Amino acid sequence: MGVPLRPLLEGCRHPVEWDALFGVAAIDANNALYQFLSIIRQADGTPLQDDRGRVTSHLSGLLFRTTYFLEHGIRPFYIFDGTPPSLKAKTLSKRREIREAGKEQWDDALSRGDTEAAYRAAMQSSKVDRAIIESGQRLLDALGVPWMVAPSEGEAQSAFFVDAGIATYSVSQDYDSLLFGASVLVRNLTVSGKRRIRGKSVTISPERIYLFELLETLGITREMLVQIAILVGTDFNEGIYGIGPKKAMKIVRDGHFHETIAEKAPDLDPVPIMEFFLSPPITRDFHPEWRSPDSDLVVEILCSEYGFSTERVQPVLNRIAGPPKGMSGQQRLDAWF
DNA sequence: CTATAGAG
DNA sequence: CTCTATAGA
Repeated sequence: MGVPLRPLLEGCRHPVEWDALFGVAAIDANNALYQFLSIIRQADGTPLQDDRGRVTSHLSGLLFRTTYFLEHGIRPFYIFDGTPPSLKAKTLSKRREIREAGKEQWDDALSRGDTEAAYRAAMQSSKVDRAIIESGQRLLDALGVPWMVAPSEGEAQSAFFVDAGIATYSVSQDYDSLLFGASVLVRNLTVSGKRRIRGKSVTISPERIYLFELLETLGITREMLVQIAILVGTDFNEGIYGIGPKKAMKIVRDGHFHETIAEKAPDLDPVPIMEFFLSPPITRDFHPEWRSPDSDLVVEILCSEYGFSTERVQPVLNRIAGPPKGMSGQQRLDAWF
């Protein structure tokens, strides 16, 4: 979900080429898995799955995108969500309701023969569950790509990595990492540059957002940005009815944040939310390390275990694996390991 | 989402 | 080469 701040980002979303994104990418793992899971489906909404019915959509997505990162000189580093703060309980139960409604609508649409509605409902029914997460982590291990589980929100941990210089930028479709203080956020980091929106294929390109520029453009501080977010709604509180990004910005600039909350949402205590964004739980003692991919293990997992075809997996591995030992010549990705 | 084939 | 359709598991 994330925070609806898009309208405030005009002029601060800079198109960026893949080749300009060298460095370490701190990737919001749950966000990435969710995207794969919701989008990689057949026309009727059925996800990719092996012969035992285990979902594999996310493994396909992870494999190809991670490979693409590596090929472009980007070192991917996946950050998973840890224990959600209790502030997030309402959002989580709301998401659960949406998923359950999605499941029912999916069945309905299928029985009506409406495949487009079925696909949309299936997307809504997506859940990044334990099995999805653990299989994804296992694939990353085999690919030699580091990952870690944040103490709390992954985007908060990503923001720390960026600001500590451990990562070059944060990767997510959501804007939350900006609120957590990430100085650089990259969105739309997909391989194809296309996305299906309401059935139509739309071209999208990677965009980079600098927090300092955003704040400077809006003439506000990060604290004020968080105040704006609280007014329009975050994962930790509902937005105030009738207040969108634009009104929120005026309120905050005029110094009427607390007064507005007292007046329009007296039950909302913004202090713990503010504190959570400004100094979230993070760990400082994790340092990512990259290894060469273990091609045999990747094939073992994807082909033997999940029924992927070797013809699809092997070429991908050949592109990211270093040349066989003893062979001279072109060094490939070894340069980074 | 990504890869691949086929069409333009 | 770019675009569109479709399979993948």
